[in-house]
Amino acid sequence: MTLRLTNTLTRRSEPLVPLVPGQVSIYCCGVTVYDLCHLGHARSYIVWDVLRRYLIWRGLAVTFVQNITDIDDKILQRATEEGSSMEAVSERNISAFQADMAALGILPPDRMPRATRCLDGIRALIGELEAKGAAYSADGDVYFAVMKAEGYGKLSGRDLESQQDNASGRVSGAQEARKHHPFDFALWKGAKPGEPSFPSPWGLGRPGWHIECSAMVRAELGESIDIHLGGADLIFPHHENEIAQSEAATGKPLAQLWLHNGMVNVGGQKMSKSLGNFTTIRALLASGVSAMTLRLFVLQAHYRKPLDFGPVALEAAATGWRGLGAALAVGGAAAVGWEAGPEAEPNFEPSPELARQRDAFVAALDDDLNSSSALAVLFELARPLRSLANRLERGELPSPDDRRLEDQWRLLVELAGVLGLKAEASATPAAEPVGGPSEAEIQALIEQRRTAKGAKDYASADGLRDQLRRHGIELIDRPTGVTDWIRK
RNA sequence: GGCGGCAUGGCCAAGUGGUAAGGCAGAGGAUUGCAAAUCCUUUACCCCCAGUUCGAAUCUGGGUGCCGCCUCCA
Repeated sequence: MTLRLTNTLTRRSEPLVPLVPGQVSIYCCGVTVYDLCHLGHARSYIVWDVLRRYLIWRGLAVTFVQNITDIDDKILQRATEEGSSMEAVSERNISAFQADMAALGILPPDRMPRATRCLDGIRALIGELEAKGAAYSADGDVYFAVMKAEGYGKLSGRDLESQQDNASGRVSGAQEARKHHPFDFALWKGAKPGEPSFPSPWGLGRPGWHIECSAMVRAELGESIDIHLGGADLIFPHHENEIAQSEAATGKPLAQLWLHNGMVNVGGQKMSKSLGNFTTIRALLASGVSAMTLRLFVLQAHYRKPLDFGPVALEAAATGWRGLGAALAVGGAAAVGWEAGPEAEPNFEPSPELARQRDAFVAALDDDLNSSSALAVLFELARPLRSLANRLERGELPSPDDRRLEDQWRLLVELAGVLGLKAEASATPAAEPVGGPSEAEIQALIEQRRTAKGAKDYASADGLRDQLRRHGIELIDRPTGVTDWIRK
């Protein structure tokens, strides 16, 4: 079996056959750092994180490059609004981006080039395109000539002829008027007064959006790479233009496989900054949703399909994760004290049944990264382990039969790790609201209730429990006689 | 208008020709003084119509509905 992925370029599922056997070069379109990242970004990067982890797990040497666009109109606009500089806005959001990705358990890219630090490559590429007649300059701007590009539109299925009528309606303004064709796009934008700018053979200015990716791919990974990643909203025009630029310059295919993730929707509509219906990653995490819950939420759907975000779906994921997390954590319980081997090198020979589950997991991911099916395997592996976790919680000791679950647990930990799912160190109850009863008060009430229960005065006991419940405190009577509590 | 995608149980979601994974919710059971939590069991003929086939959720044609892209966007 080999991994097959749906290639946007051909609209078909194709096997991954690395250009260099054993190695996979991946370029992932990153963020424009004008603001905080939201769940749309989270989904995209979680999904690609799983792709990367899976390839590594399968023994491939992956080089993962993800860019940062740190020069762009929106960053400039933000800087103007807040009276700071483009650098200040960029730096702040890059830090936030990295912190958010780390909080989500996403592996950092091997290299993370920034547009402002790749200007030599960008200028060189524009120069080549101009020399080849693929680009033209006009009043300090440089544009790419789409009519001269072989196969323009092949990624997005667009045909220049049939688009023209529609597009012509948009030609307006000075910049549009300079273009030879409405679909021509800027490689270099001449600086307007007061804007940050960089020197170039065409005068002071800054790079267009698309050109940085073409330049970075070439600088970091070479003229042709294995996989190019991004959100489905980047197919046109961004990736279409990247292909046009790179292939006009090199004459070689930019990437073998183009993968695009579906959008996160809210109430059936795409989550986006412009619609204002977004939730930032940090706001969600701060609200008490764990990174693992979010990951489970994302991976329960296939990566190419739209994913509807809402409180109900999120709650379902949280409940699901509670079970899976409990199974993952059971091996570390003092009573069993199992140890997981290193994620990347399984150190055990699975039984035929476990081997079957493992194969099912692999087959699922091999089939265009079907994480939903892969999760089904995880839940099945987890079931007896959850049962064990529950028995341990009730104070039972593991039976000799439970020893047989050790391998199952190891397999679960290993496979869950491929999806980036890991037991959390501890379920930290969020530091809590002011105004509620203090811990000592709670303990005192629990003690009162214990006494009432001892006297079989259940009316009083239940009254005390209800009283605490009104403060969001849930009591849990353990079989051992101890009463624990949690804030809900 | 052009291009692309999607429609599966109460909700989410796999499944691309051989008789419907998994999660959440619900129901029944175990446990509990009662709860909570937990564990076990259990719940579908797959948007509509026509066709191909021994056989279709899965293929073909038509219809209906929804979404994305065509401007910055993960």
